[in-house]
Amino acid sequence: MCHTGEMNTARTESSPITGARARAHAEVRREILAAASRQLAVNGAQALSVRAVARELGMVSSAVYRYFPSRDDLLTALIVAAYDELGEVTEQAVAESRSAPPLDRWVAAAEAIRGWSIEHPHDYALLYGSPVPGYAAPLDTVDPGTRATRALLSIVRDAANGGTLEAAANTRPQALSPAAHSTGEVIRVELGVDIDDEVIVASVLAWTQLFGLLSFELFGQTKGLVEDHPAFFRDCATAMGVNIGLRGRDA
Amino acid sequence: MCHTGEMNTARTESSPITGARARAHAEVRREILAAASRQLAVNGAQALSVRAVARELGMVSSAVYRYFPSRDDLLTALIVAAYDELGEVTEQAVAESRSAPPLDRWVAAAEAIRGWSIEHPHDYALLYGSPVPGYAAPLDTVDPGTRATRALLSIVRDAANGGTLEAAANTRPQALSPAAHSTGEVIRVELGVDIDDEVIVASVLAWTQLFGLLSFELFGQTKGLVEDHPAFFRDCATAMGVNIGLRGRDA
DNA sequence: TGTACATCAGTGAACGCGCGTTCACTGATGTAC
DNA sequence: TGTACATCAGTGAACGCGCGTTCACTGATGTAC
Repeated sequence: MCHTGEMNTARTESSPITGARARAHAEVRREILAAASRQLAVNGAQALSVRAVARELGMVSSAVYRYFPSRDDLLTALIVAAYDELGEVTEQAVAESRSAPPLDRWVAAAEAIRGWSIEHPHDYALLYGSPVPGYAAPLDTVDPGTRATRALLSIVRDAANGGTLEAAANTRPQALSPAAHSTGEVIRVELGVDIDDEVIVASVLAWTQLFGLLSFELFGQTKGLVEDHPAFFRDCATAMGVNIGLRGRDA
Repeated sequence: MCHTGEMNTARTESSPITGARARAHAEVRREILAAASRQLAVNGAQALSVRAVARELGMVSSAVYRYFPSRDDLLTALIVAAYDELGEVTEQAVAESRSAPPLDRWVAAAEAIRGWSIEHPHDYALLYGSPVPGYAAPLDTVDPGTRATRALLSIVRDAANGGTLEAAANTRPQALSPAAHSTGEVIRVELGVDIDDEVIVASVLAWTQLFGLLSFELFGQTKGLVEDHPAFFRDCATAMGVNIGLRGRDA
């Protein structure tokens, strides 16, 4: 921030204003990530290879180690980037639909998530597919991992605050086990939203349903059933929202 | 079946009664499959290695080729075996609960599926996780792949036939798009069940929900939320059944 | 403005490893007469 | 029952491949005086 002085701070980043070298470094880093992401599409996360990435960029494999200390760090960076992209897209859909009825907002957010997932199926697999054996996601990935979920839940919270939330039809209080209530508590604390247990359980159900549907579609379990049927997806998303108790325009 | 004669049939299997060699062959085949399945648990499907399997059995890697013509065939056999196990378990739960109310049957089947999945997480990942890059599941896997789904749907069909199926609350006919109706038709034809579009859509929703929930639990998306909470799973399974319109004991 | 020095991106060879698959082979085990 | 032959399970070496990571190095680019 300051041109002169400051002898005792930030010795590690002694660059001029924003450091030409640092900028170049950041750009190559981005290029490596982009190439790695393209690799994912072809070979899957498990087969992500430092050498292949380097080859695609016309570098020598050892050069990549200037940017990522190991293959696993590269993988982590990819995961964080993907979570952030998905979170971004979801938050945007939620924000843009601010003035719409809750049910429409839910459907819009669900469609945004589906849109991103279909555009980036390999990234989706990285986030929501089977875990990569031998790789343990570090803690850095936890926070970005909740962005999309937070955004979805904020729709429910807004509806509850606005008084436009019906009682969830299928999860009546007396039907819930103590475990469900403690789950509700966990979510209230971790995601910082203040909603009833019943609504939380209904939301969790809708959430799993949404990603279950997407996994089936993207991993090919529903050959010809859901693919290229955005209208059918819309029906499903609507039903999920109704289950939570979200109201549409007509209600 | 016959000790003598039959010159013109089954020349390819000219063995004595049931062929001592053939029996030995089948047993080693099973041992290879079992070892491969154990490998899955450790390394994942992508890393399934003919050499590692052979090593575990104290064979030389080339010997495995007497039993499976290639790595991919070994993988296919594993997939088929897993689908069959899961189908078996599900069908059994459905059969055993024959006289119970439909909602209880649904919950029992869901719990059976969860039980198997938790016992065999690697097999579950093989079936419902991200696809193995570079491997295309051959047609042999399609039929075993529908066993569990068929069994679940048969509960709904039984309920419909027995008149104990309420109208699905959240998917009213006028709310469905034409795509949903054509999806209904596909399922009616492919799975050979005769149920209304609305109920089919609700069933598809419940089905995706079930596997979505399991994927989250098994792939670690819901750390601490669902794991070791069979009661919470039961709540979820019940809600799914209610959504389809299945009635319980009290209704 | 000019020079001496430090930083760091990228090179190329090497390490030790595991992989799928092929092939000519050795013996044991069943089969036919 | 005994012998000649065919079948086939399993061996061991080899093929060509790709991998992650390390290391000593060469230059280019910025930095400090």
